[in-house]
Amino acid sequence: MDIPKQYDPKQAEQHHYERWEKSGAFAPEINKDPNAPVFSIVIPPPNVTGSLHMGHALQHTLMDVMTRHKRMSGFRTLWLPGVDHAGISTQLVVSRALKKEGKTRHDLGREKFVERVWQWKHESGNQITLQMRREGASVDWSRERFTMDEDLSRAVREEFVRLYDEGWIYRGKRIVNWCPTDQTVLSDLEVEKLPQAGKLYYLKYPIKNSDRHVTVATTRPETMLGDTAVAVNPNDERYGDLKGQTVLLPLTDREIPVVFDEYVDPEFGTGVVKITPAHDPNDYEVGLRHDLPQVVVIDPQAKMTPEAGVAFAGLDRYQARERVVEEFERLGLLEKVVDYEFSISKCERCKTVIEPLISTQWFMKMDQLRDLALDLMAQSHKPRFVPESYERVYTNWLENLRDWTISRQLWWGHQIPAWYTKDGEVIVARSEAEARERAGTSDLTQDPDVLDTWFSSALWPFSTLGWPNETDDVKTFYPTSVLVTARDIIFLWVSRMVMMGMKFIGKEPFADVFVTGTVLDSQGQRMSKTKMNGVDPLEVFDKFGVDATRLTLAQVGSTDTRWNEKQVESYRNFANKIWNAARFSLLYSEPQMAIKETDLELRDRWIRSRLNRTAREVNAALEAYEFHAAVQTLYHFFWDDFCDWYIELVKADVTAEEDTPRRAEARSRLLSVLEQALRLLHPFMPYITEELWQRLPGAKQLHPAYQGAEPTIMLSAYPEGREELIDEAAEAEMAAIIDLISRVRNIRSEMNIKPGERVPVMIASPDPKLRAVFASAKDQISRLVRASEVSISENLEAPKASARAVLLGGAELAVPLEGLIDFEQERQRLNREQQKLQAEATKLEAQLGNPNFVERAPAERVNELRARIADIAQRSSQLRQTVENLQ
RNA sequence: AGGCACGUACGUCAAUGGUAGACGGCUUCCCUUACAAGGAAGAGGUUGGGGGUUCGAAUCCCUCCGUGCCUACCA
Repeated sequence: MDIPKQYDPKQAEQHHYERWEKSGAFAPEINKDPNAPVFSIVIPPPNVTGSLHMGHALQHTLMDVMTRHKRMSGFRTLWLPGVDHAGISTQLVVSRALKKEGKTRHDLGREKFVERVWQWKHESGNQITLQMRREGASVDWSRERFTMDEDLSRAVREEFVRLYDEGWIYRGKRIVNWCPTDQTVLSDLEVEKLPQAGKLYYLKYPIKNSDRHVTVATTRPETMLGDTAVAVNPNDERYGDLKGQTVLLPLTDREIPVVFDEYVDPEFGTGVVKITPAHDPNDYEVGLRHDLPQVVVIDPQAKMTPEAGVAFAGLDRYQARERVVEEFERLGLLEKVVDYEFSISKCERCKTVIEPLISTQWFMKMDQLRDLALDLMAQSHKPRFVPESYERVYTNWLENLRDWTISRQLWWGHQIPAWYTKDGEVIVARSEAEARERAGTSDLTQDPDVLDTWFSSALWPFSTLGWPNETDDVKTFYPTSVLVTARDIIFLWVSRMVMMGMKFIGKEPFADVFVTGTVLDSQGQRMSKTKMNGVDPLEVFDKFGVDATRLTLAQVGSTDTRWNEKQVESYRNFANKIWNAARFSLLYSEPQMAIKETDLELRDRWIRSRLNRTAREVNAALEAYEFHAAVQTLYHFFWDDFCDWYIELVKADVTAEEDTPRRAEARSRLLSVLEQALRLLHPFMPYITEELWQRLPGAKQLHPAYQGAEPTIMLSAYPEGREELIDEAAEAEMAAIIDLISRVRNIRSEMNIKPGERVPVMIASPDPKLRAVFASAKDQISRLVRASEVSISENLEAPKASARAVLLGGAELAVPLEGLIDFEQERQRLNREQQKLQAEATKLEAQLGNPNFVERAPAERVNELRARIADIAQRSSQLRQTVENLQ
């Protein structure tokens, strides 16, 4: 048997994925059980422009852990992969590439440009899917989807037509967020607000037929050219006399009214606000309420229009700002300028300052859709958010929802299925043919705009399964089991999927929503491209292996965590530990694995109990999305129970020279435990577990649902943790032995006994059962504490020159150390020990001394406390005795 | 401005209201025949401060301090 001493992750990561994928093990069809329960997840489709970052790695790890766990538990399992066309991002990427050739998209024209994007998609858009293979993601590639696929595009048109026919989609002229660089409208969610140091300008507007003026405060003086009113709060007594007055708007020849509106905050600035309905969302509302004209002075390129006046037309908005301020100063109308910090809206993608503009766009009415989601939550508490606290975030947002701007002035995306006749009539249809039919003419022009990327993403949980066709996949896999996502797209995506799922299928798209935490950098900062502080998961894979990285990420779960490479290193070491435990087991393996499950020794009953207990805990933890607990449980079972104790306890038998049935049994049982442990670890560490499982001798069982499939650990049965195999007695007995060994080791260390030196060990207990337990493990005890001899008796008759200890269950221990013991040191050690006990006893007795506690706490707890005090008292008195006997 | 989280060992994080733990780091000793990416034994905490509820609080409530995140139309 040729197994290297160190685990090489790259070697294991090389072969298995391709074999898994080719064998069909990822597809739900592999499951031959017609009654198998179903588990399904759709992946949050990464942007086609994207490459794997830590957030993906985290989400994918969690989804893969769940998927592999369910698959091994016999579920018909589907994890559906796919990619999002990511309208703006992708258009920007390709435009940038064109720029290098000295061209713009307009040079190519729409058709050629879109062709070019597809070409780009085919060449470099699948980078992320290759990276997902590296992660070990057990997704069904045969069902991979792209939001621009013909099937999904058809679903989008279906969605649009139905919602339009019901009047939930409409076309209208409203004020919107406009990005002057990308030349498109953006939804509120695609705009980010950033604090900005700026100035507040106080401008004086003369009042007509008077030598008085009003002063308005503004951060954007250039918009004054489009003012059509000034407003004050109707309850503001300072300005009651402005009623009916007219203001002369400087730099123009326009006269504008004073209006009274609650919107104005008398506390802020001068209490007088200039109103620019065409360039400010609030002013727009005020304008509607007071029927004010909209004067457009800024165009889509953020340049001043002719309406701004000859002096300003054609100027950039910021140049215009300076110019306006200069003019006011010259006219003596600039009262003052103060520094002022405010938040500014920027395009999430290109960081250009958003210009609010009035524009004709397509909108989706959200009130009824919103109610579908809110009712679902109110009535059946779905979807269930984990952690729970996100439920309120979600419902609060829904309650304040406004109409959604769904059109975008882009070329890359789903073109809006609306056509216009020569007379300007709007025809909405599933296809141009249908539109012609509906219009009764073929002289139609399609709306040039495309839909917001999230319009198609909202259908993802069912459009990927074949909707609007009534496919088997929709019937089988919808609703999906769980959605795993980062919290920043709860609004953009999660809520919209719920609304569309309810609208079109009548069922929620997923039962649960698991919201992951964020992986921060080591300084606690969010990782971002601009900050250049991101940790590349692929580099971590290279350095420590995929499995170690997955364990680290699984631990993150739903809490924010700072990236800590030491953690990965520690799991890399864990992988190595697994490797070497298997190496030992395989070194002594035999081709025939006959496992006898009767006449088991204590150590075998113990490890079987520990294993089943571990399985139960891990299953329960995964069911509850407690990934951290699952990882901890597995780690400690494998390292502490299996490696530190079980392997050490069986080592003598396993490595025996003589070929006896006892040796064969020990070897096969060791392999059996290892095999089950590998299965338990597999969802978290797919590569190393498969690599080792394949090397195990003999035939290995698959889960009954996968009979006949190519053997792989990923189709073996996940250990359920059988209650009847949990053996409390065996665990208690082993605990006594472990305690004994630890005590002897402690004495050896404290007394500075050389590791090579053997010492006699004397154990005494009045309990014959306990003596029998120690007796049965005598050889192993002797080996693990390096004893020259082990004696077990009813009463301790040890020489004075012995180090002593009191064990669990009241057994006594003596290690005769003639010539090695320092009495003073030993007395101090025992006294320290006794003091510890005493301190604990004092604390507990105080609690018991409280009559309220005895009266009000549950009897069970009171009894427990009494038992503990009794135990401590006994050990304490035994220790005291020992100290007294010391000389 | 509101809302929501979070603050536990040197670091990163755990702990249904019931004995505060893990991993890394640190100290001492060991290259013992699976593994030095290992083994053995240790040290280290008034759970951010203060108050309250409770028999009992890291956990629930209030408050202050600190740190994040989200939402929002204060020109």
